[in-house]
Amino acid sequence: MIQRQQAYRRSDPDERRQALVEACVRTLARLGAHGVSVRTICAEAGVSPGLLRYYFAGIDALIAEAYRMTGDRVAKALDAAVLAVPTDKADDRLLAYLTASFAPPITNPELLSTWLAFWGLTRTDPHIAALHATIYADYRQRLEDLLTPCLPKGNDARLASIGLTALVDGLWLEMSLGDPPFTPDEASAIVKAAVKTVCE
Amino acid sequence: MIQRQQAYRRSDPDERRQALVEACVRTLARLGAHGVSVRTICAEAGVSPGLLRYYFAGIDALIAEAYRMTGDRVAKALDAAVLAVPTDKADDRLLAYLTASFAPPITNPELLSTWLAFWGLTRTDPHIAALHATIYADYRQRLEDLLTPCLPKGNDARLASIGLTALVDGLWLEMSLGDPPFTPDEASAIVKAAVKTVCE
DNA sequence: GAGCTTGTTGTACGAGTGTATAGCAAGGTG
DNA sequence: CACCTTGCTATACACTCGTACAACAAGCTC
Repeated sequence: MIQRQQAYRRSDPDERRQALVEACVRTLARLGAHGVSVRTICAEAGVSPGLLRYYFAGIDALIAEAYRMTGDRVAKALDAAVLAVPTDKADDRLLAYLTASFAPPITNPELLSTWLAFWGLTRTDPHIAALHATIYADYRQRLEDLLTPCLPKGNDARLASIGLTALVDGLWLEMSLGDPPFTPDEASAIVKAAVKTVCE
Repeated sequence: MIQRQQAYRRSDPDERRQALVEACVRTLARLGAHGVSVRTICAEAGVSPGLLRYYFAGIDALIAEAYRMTGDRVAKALDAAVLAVPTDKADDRLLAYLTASFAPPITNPELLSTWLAFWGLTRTDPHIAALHATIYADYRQRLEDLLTPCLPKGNDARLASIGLTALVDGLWLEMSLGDPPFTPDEASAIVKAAVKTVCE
């Protein structure tokens, strides 16, 4: 069969791969988990549907890659917030790390859609479940490192970091689901109070 | 065209309707959000695919109904935990309400799948979003009622209930996602400590 | 320019999707 | 028993899904 192909330009393989991952994240944000398909992602990337399977084993592999990238991006954003603290007081740095979740780029509809899609896969895909475990373990480890210098001896850093992680996650989730009954500043104040009681 | 129908027995309309809602929840638990379809739900209910549209306007309406029912069931379970407290000390009742989320029937893979499916729809379906808002508002209102007698004058009951809700939600989520780095008892201990610092 | 590699397209396939609807039967009423 | 209502089944329709693959062109090498 004769088929006439549309003009196109070749891309660097690494760039094209990355473009597909970012198109996946954008599609997740735009259409939600239901709207993500090979065709919608490739349309978002401005690319033919067949190309996805040239770079990825399947759509699940692409989604896993998007998960990894998003996790990295979040971790970097939180670290950047810590580095932006002018003083080197340990509790300022800790607080900056925690409250960064209530400001862009973490407060972001894209992120919720992405996370929901991943959480939905956690139950069925062991690969995604492992990814989830490491992402959260990393977050908590980083938090524990920041927390330890602030903590009086005898206080359990592990339990404290679990609690603070849950608090921030819960607030972030409620904010991301939309129309929350509190402001970002109030969320920060709640976390600040929690840190204060833990650290004394 | 001649079609031979399989033998069946009629059911009370209310019962059949309820059976479909529960089949929806079970399917959500068994296959996750991806596996939910008209056919899988009706197969789970032991019923022909066409029957869903006899009782519901569409599959989204059934899912919304499942959301409402699950929310009711959770609220009732939490209330039951409060009623089971032998003493009538206000902080015992408060703590029972909060820590009930870390024991069956709230700690339950079904619930996570159900909630994830609903959260995923929140962005696109305003009806589901409204449902979400009222369910969470009810939870926080109930919590505020339990919290107020424990709180010293001048403490903000609203912010406190927002924070405690987020803490419990975050812990519950992490537990439900599987393989959490803490035990249910540790989760309860964290919440107990948080309540203590809020109430004094 | 010819030839080769490989990034990219277009399309086809089978399975699954939500919905619509014609026809049938269960269980009551006369 | 005949009749009617209505719960229920079976099937059809138009569509989307993920994947497979043959055809093709972009850009490099000789």
